[in-house]
Amino acid sequence: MTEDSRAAGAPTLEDVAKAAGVSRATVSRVINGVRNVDPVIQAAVRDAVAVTGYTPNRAARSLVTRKADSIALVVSGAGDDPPPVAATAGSTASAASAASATDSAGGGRNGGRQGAGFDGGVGSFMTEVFADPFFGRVVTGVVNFLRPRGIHPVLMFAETSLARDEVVSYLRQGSADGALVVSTHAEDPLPALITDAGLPAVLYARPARPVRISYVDLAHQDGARLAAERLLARGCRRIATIAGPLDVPAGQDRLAGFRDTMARHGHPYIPVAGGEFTEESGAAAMERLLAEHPDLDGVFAANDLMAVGACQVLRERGRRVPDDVAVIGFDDSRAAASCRPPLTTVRQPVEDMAAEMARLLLDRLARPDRPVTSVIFEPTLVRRASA
Amino acid sequence: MTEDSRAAGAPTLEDVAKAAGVSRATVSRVINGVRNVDPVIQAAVRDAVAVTGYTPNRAARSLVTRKADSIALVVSGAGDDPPPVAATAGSTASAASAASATDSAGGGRNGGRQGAGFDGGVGSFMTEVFADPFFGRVVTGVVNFLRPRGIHPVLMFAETSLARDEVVSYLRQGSADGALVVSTHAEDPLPALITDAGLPAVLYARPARPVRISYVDLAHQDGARLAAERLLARGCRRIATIAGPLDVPAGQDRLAGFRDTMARHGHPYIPVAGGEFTEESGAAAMERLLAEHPDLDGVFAANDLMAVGACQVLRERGRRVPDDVAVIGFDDSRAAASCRPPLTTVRQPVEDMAAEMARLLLDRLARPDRPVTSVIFEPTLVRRASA
DNA sequence: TTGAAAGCGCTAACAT
DNA sequence: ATGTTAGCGCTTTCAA
Repeated sequence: MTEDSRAAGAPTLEDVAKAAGVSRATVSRVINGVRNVDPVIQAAVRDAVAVTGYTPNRAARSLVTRKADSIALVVSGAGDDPPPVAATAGSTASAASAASATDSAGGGRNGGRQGAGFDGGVGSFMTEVFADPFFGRVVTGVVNFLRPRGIHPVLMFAETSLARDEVVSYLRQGSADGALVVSTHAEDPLPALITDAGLPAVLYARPARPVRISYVDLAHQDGARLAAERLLARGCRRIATIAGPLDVPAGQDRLAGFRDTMARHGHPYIPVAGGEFTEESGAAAMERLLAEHPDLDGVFAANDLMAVGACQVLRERGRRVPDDVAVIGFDDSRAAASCRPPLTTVRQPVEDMAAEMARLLLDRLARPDRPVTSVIFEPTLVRRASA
Repeated sequence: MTEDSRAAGAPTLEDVAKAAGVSRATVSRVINGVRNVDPVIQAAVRDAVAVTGYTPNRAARSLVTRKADSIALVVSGAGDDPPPVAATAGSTASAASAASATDSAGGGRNGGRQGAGFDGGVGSFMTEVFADPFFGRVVTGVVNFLRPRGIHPVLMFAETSLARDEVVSYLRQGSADGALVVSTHAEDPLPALITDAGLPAVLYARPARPVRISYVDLAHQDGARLAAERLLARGCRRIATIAGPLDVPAGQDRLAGFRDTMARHGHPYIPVAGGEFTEESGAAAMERLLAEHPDLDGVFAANDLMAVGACQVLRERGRRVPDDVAVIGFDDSRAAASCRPPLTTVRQPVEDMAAEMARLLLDRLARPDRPVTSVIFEPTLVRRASA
């Protein structure tokens, strides 16, 4: 009963109007929940809608409302060259190098076709992105907020100059009303491109160079303070830290916050080893730290992945965690909970932050006049076994 | 020069036509690359486009062409209840239980707002999805194929009956021209819902109950055969297997293929322990196997995650891999390469298969009359250290 | 080869 | 409270 008219073109407002014995406008009002419609007529219209199996045509609606009811979720990289070890605000590509995914043909058997020919070039950026727990959390938060509002994100990757232009043009076409941008690199040119084009967007994490654009971020320094205080409260006295990349704000802030707090508590000089937010780099940093300071009793790693690497090295070197050396991570990603021992860590509420990003964007779309706003979230300490 | 007209409404075909001194129709022809346009006029039009900063309005175009130039990428679950341990064609949620992500408020500081309020209910399904390397590979393959064609996937999750209806209605509205569906559960009702509505879709993996719909799949039995032959060729004689869930075709086929090959080579009775495609279940299965058959010298696990779990147990029980016990996995996911020792495994070319899915859908959209086609890919053996 | 004109399905004044 | 009407920006016959 609802499908019969499909073949001869989907039912339109006109069809419904005819069936209900009213005008198109009235049907439109009912469908869009505009007041001033007689309850009786409303019922009649709803019946007609059911009978005809009517579904509003989105293109037609968008054409007149001038909104797509759609937003883009953009994962953005750096330059045109293969992106260097990527670095997100508080998370990044995991250690797993992952098969390059370029081999294996897969001869089509049934359909008599060949494999679609996967080109590994584009894949590597995406492989890195998906290897990190961070991305999934962002999507979770965004979808969670958007779905109840009937909108679904369009997934885009912008790791090359061409891809960035495509994002801008996608938005300019009105295919999406705005963009949620997650940058994996400090010098990402995309935010500027978007705002220069006068398009609405919200970023995850403050951009490295100032751009007049809304963003959501974490009070990284406060998080580092939490970690420092926990280590101190635990009685640790020979404390070191594994820092993240210092060209990204999150890396800088976590280090600065940690140092400040330690200094304030009488520890002005803290051994620092640099890492790249990966498990491997965390392990390597831990090795260096241990070589120079064999008597360490506490370590703060600027993210969980590095903390996991550190824990492995500590165990291999015969240190018990947390008895001999306490370890604190950052992010509270999946890696923290599955670490042996489970990681005490500074929680970054990525899902909430991502949802807030979506909310800021929708707010902005609703009232474009209002000034850009950003929101900074407070981290919390999650106590598990490692400290 | 390209931005000036934005404020007063984006430039339209009319504007370009005026600037070029031709008609709208001609501009349209040039833009859509229709032949029969004087080269001189073509140039003039292109100039006018550049000068005005024109971008075609997608809604207007869609309205007349009746295509959205967009497709939905749907990750589909099972019923309305919290999905049971999910199971994909050859992959599934990893062992990591992941923080429930419901705590931590994150008081807005800058914008004076509260956190967006993440509701953990919807998140758990997505958390499982992202914990699995499989999903990222699918997205990689799909985006890789679609992006050069100017189309970007809309990401949707369909783990409840409501969400499934939304997917169908999204498609019916013409918001997307078709769907790429990845099911995480055998009894998924979505494929039937979609085809019943007469909407174009392609599935990853053959549906558990027959539905008249295109899909892409792997010759799982052949893959299992490859694993069996490798174990035999290596000289293993006391061989067991860790099977996946038997309610999903991939689980069944991998077990059947392995058994058949072993039987054909004179090993009619193979010890089997059941797993759930997770690392933990793989470890548990290995324990059981070892308890009953301490003299095992070869194991085939129906996916990499379980193989990783098995390797861990073997090491803990003092068996060297591969010297004492050879291990073969399935999928060639990230987990395989990062396993200690690196896993010999049966490769499922997920990226290629996902790209082929997209290709099948686009083909179908281009010529709706043509019959549904499916493509079965051949697995290959990837030899690493574990066997 | 180009232009004129119709119309895709919908919303939003404006009239009633 | 409801109907009439005028487009939104584009593609596409149909004429010229």
